[in-house]
Amino acid sequence: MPELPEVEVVRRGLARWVTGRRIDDVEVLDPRSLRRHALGPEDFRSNLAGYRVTDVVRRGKFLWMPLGEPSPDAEPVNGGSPVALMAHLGMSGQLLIEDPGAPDEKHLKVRLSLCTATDDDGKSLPGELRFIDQRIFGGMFVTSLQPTADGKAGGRGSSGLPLIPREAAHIARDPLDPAFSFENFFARVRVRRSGIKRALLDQGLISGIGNIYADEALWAAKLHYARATDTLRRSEALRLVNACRDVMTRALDAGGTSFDSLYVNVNGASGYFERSLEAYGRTGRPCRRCALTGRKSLIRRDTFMNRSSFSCPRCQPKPRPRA
DNA sequence: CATTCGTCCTGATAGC
DNA sequence: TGCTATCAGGACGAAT
Repeated sequence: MPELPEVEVVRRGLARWVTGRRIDDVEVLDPRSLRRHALGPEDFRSNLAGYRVTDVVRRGKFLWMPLGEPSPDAEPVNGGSPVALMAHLGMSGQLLIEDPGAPDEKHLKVRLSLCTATDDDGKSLPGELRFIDQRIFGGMFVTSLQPTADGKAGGRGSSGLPLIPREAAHIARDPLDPAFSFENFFARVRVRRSGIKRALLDQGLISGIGNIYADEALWAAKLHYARATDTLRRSEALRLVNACRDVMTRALDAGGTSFDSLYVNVNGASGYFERSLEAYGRTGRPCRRCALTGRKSLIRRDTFMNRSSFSCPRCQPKPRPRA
């Protein structure tokens, strides 16, 4: 389940292996992965073939690769209306860099053939970028980038504003982004009438957090998932945001969280943060924090928002029903 | 208007 | 053995 750390691991891999390379050919094996590309697979192909990947940018869980003219030194395409290849991994999406000879994966959806290239040691780089997706919640599409008034990061337009695909313009900054504003987040949380986990999962409020890291951050901050947003104290919100930062930073350092082969980096390797999870998936096992003080409580699993929520009954007590 | 819910998907696994 | 039910969940449009 790719969340911020997993998507960022993929972004870094792509930046290393794909930046500067030209897309020579595009093969769409399953058009369902192009659902968000309204004009269809052939249009998708013609928008990519011949263009060069100039960068790899992330906003929340969205990734995009701005495209430049075939020549690396040429002016930007479309004179100020640049185009990008967007990707979202959804539940089970993978972006893999592979040799063309590697056997097709069972759920291979899109194959991008890249121009030949060599690394610093003169060794040739793998020639394909593949999009694989078992559950098809993810996808790819080509879109234009537009200047969006929202801090920094990402490519810059002539206006000095960051260039963001329209489809990601509503996505908030993530808590690891230098442009993330805690004051803005706290102000928006306080006026909501909802539960704190709902707020954490709302990508328009704070991005990059999914079910796993939401539960981990709530556990670390000792907050119950249903805690009313309009009663949240400033200190609690700060504790929570810092917990998000801490858990996602550690997960990033570990290469992400993998439960199986569904999440892998661009080279197919799994991360190993799963062993560090304190709440997610630990139903019936002891809360390690309580155990440290000699108390015993077992992680519970509740159904909430049509998904699982894991928490400690002792250090994350259920809040009183709102007045 | 803000908030919540249903839907899209496939495969692993449990239970009978 | 082979069937069905359940679970996993990000994002978005629909419903409340």
